[in-house]
Amino acid sequence: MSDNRRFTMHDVANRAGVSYQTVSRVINHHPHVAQDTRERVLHVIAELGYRPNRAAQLLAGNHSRVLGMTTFALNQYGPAQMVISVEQAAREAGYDLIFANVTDTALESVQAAIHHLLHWEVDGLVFLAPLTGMTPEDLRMLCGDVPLVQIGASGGDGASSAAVDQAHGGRLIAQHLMGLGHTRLAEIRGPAAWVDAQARHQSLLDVLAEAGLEPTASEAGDWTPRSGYEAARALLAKGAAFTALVAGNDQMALGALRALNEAGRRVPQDVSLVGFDDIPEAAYFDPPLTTIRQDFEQLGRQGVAYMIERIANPGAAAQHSRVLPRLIERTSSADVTR
Amino acid sequence: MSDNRRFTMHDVANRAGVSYQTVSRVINHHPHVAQDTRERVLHVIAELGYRPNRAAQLLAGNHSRVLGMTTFALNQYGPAQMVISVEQAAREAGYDLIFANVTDTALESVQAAIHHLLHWEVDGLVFLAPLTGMTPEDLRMLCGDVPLVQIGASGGDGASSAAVDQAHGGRLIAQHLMGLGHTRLAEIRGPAAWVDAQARHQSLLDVLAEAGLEPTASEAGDWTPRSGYEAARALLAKGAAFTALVAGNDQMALGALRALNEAGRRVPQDVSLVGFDDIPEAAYFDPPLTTIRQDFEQLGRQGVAYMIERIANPGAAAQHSRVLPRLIERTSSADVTR
DNA sequence: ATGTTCATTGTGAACGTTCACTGAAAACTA
DNA sequence: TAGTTTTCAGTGAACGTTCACAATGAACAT
Repeated sequence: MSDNRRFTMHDVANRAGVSYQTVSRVINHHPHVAQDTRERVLHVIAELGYRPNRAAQLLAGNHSRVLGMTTFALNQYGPAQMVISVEQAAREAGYDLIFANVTDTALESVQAAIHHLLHWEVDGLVFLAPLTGMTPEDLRMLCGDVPLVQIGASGGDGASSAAVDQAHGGRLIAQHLMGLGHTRLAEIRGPAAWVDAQARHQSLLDVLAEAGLEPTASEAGDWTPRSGYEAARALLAKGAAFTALVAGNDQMALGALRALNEAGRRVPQDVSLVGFDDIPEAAYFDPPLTTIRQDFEQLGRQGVAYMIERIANPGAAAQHSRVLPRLIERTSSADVTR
Repeated sequence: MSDNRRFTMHDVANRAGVSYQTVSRVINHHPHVAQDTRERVLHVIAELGYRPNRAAQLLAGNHSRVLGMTTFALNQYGPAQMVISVEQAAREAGYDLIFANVTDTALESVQAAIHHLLHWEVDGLVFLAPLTGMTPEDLRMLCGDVPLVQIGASGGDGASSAAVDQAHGGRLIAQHLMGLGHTRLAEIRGPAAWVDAQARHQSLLDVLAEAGLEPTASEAGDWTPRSGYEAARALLAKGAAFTALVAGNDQMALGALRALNEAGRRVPQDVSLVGFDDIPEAAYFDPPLTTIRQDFEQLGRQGVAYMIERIANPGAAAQHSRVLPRLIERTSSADVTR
């Protein structure tokens, strides 16, 4: 902590010739402060460059204007985008945001992160940890009665949530490919521990089943290009006969693309390839990748909006929104040729 | 804030039959606490699930065990990696980390972020905003005497720094390409406002100049694949004659790759292409991209280490480390053929 | 014995805010 | 006019910690 003592409320109060309480009122936009008094105080605040001490506010008040957010797998496109959009939305709503990173998939890691945030006396908790095996009920238990919003995964009764309708995404892909005449689809799934991966996988299965089909073959990856590459090689090695390949995200699609190339399978002539996410790179793959775009911006905004509502009105029921993803059709998918 | 009142130090003290001060001492690992007293207190702490209130600690203490970090362009690979590694290193050192995102390149934006962090009474400030136009002296002014560490950009006397030796990276690339016989190099630079982009550009110029060469042509992009695509098209449209193309990062290299393909210029037969960053995707481009790998992990770790040192020993001189990047040779670069 | 040090514990005050009251003046109401 | 409400401002006490200092007793040297 630095020597350069910051000004306190009392300094401002003295200079403005009012009591510290009045300064507090001005800061917190209380009504019942005379117009000229307010202006005088505001003027002194600007003059001194005074800004309230967050720690003291937090300690004394019964609301903190701080939101806590768990983060996870920030090196992944989706999570990173959500963090960015939540931070932006929170800032705009006048809330500070503090983060606690969840390092691994173990429950204790999630628990540690949440406890950590709780010790900051946050007004609300934005939960981003798109893993299965953590029910909304578990979360509620951990959080006590702190308002809770889940982002990127569906919530239960206890928590509001904003998520992408992954099932819809899977359906879009299945319908797109079947519409092109494909009946033999292979799949590179994301890690089983991720709800998104599960949802995409399941919806693909469902839609295929409705048409009396099932995937020719399926491998799991870990979201990385490398795992996509290896999964595709495994599929090829098994001799799986497929005319279309669905990857759980764009990065794995890239890896698969390379494996297909090496095996002499041309995309899209021999195999149609689709991904998930629409990362900025996807349009520049060779060929440009057909994929599913998800509006993470919207997710963050919606989640924070729910949070503000819950804080203002703790009794209200949880709200849930499902953002519909969009199919971005590029040239990695085409009519089946045989 | 929730109703579920957390336990306080006094609760622990009562249960353990000691004074609150003793509890405080146990928490802060003070010496001069009897072994059995310590154990008794620790036991009660565990039993009650007590964790100290951060706000109170922050307010009362003259150190906060909190580090502030400015963030910028989190959707970029480099910045995101640095945030991840700093958060990890800070956590391991027992420090909490709070972030303030810098939204645009304006000085006021940086200033706002720093002020914001200062109001949290942080023990130190990790500065990540790899933009030019912000001298270390400016920073010092803004921060008062709070220990300051710059990451990803070189610092001055006032602040320690951990950065990648970008000039070395540029040199590696230039030497690699000249070693392959290339003499006509074109370049797609990063945005001028970024120090990294500048440094890479300048070192390329320098090394070429030493060999009596200069770039055939040069365009600027904004790090996105799209901008790389457009820059490459611009180079081709100008009729620039080059056998090697240096991109400021891997994503722009990807865009350029696509533009070259569309123009019928094969990589590496007609044009050697090199990037910067070694993003996970780079190895799966077609062809796999020759690029420069930077150890961001190391950067974060080193930066936080400097920070800890500075906090412990405020008088000490600033330290600087330059991490040497490495050339990752893949197949996008080859002997010049004509 | 007697002072001197050292390990161990406790006490009161601070940190900078907000909250719950209280009071005075001004503005309505009857 | 008197009573009532409303606006505005101030006072004292929290919030949960750490800090500076004081106090106790044991160990040690003299």
